[in-house]
Amino acid sequence: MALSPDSKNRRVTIKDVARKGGVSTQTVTRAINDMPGINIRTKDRIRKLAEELGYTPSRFAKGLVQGAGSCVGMVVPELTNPYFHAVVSSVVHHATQRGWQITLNEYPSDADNMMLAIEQIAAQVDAVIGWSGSGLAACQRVLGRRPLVLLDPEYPGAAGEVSFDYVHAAQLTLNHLISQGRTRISYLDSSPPQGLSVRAQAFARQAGELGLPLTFLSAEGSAKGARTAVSSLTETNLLPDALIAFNDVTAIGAIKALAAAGRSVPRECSVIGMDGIAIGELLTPELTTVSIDFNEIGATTVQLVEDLLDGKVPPGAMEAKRTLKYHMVLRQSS
Amino acid sequence: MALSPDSKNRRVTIKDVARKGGVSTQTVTRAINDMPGINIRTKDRIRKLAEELGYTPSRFAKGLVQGAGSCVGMVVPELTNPYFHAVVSSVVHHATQRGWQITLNEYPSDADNMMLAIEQIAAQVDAVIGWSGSGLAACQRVLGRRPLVLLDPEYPGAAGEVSFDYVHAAQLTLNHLISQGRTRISYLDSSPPQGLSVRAQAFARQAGELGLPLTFLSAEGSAKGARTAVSSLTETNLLPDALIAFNDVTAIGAIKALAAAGRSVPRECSVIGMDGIAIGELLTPELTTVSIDFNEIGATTVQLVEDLLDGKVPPGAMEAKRTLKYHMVLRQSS
DNA sequence: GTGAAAGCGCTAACAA
DNA sequence: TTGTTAGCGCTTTCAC
Repeated sequence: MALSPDSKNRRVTIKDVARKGGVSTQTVTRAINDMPGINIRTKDRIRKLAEELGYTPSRFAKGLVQGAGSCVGMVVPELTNPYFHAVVSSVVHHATQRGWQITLNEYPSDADNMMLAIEQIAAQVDAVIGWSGSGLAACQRVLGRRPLVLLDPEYPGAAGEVSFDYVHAAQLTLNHLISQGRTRISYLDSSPPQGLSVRAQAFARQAGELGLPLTFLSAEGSAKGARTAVSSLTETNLLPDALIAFNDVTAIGAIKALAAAGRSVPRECSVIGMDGIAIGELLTPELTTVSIDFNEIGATTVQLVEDLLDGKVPPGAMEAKRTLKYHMVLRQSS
Repeated sequence: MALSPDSKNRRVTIKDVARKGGVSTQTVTRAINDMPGINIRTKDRIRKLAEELGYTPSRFAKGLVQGAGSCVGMVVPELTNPYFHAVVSSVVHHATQRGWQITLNEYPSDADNMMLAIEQIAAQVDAVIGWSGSGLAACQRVLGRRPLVLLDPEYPGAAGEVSFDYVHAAQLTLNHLISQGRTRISYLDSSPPQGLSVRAQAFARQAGELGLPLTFLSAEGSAKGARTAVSSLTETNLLPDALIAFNDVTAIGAIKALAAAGRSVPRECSVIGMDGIAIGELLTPELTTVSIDFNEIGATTVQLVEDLLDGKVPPGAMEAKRTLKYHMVLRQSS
């Protein structure tokens, strides 16, 4: 019943158990960890005693002596977003196979304060995986030697980077839309602080090369935001005949808005998402999307962290920059 | 450049830095941790040296001396399922506010081996949150004193339990369907190993009390599984006029199947999901569902873990069993 | 401003 | 079978 022998709620240590049991700490270790070389009766007695006293081995002491698998912090802007979720799942999957731990942290994406989240976990992790806008240098400073691997980085400079080939994605989508005979194409982006985002620029460039006019819309980066933005568009005569959304969630919002306005998708307006999250398939109409292989994201990211941790790849080196390609998934919405 | 001073890849410790810097380990600590009482020039010099040597403080040694927030393992059967994802998000959210760490682990749900996942992390966590069918006793044994909190437990016996009030959910859904004049209602469950699942039993009982015939269907617990099951149903004349799915993902699969068979939802067949995951709103038709408050799940679970860890609530006690209620979210599918 | 000593809680190696 | 010693890497006194 009692949680600790003294009234102070000091942690119960192996010594407490040893003392109360009239044995050495060594014997307690042997009992607790099922090690050989201990009388079964002593073992039972000590285990029972430990249980009574409420003894739990300190993970720190244990780790200090025996070591442990790597522990990687994952710092995510919006955990409720299915895209981030898909990446987390994949990373966890691959990390688990290596016996690593992934510790998850969330920060409000509006406040761009990945830093605060990193500060919170820095002391207890060996590396950090995150997404980031600004404040990169400060984050690396907090982490010291521990590598920071950024996914879809906006600015260069992290120890490791996993990027997406937006130029290739633009080729895939634009060529597809051209083949469909679409002429008034818009790219629907989340509102960047200023100018065009990296991905929007890739689309702009690619459209330029194809001699295709491409307009840009911006919406708050959620289904609701896209819905609002596209709704107001449907009231005008300026509705494009194809919409490329910067992610699937936004594409879904756009489709909802078009449906609500009685516009047929894809007949009147083709909609293409980006990401390839699982729910795209469950929608009506099913979502056409340029998809990234989430399993590959996890595999690549975890491998990169491992290489960095092992010193096989120096932080910031060319080999620490890895790029993933999209592929087209044709379904109903385009 | 060099990762470690010796050719052995032994970890670089504070002593190495101290020795190479011709100072004591204290001075290194002060430099690294920005502590007062150190000459600024010494600090710079040591920091630079530490950087060169590739020194990173051991999280174990640091934790041992200074302590750290709790670390809770979360062990999930299918991370790709949006339901589990929503719960994880909420738990992480509430845990982060307390300065805790959540470390995520996945295990293949078919192999019901939560145990293996727990064994992998047991030594490095203070508590575990999970879902479980069987093997509960073995899991608790591995964890020793560390509390195991089960969500939606099938069998009692964990240190803490967060359950869902299926009877109440059954009342809500059945009454709603009765008010709609539905008479041929089916409950679509995932296939349990034998007999009816706990939740199905609650629905059976409630239907009995209302004098309502309720039939049971079972499908593999995924959208695809539900789709297959309902598809084969639409070919018969036995199609019910209302379908209650044990979760939203399954409901979505059912809706897809009905749409594909040209059956109108909700006119010909009403569909109600359970969970209230976010995408329900984005579907066409939008999903009617008995919803659980995910924020509440996280808040309740984390609070329970805290109470258990603090010893405020003894493991297995009545106060360690908490039950959450559903609420009806009426949208288009019913 | 700096260093020496002690100790956090545990386990590996060696004695008894 | 059991106990003793030493040490993991760090920080906290406290002395200089």
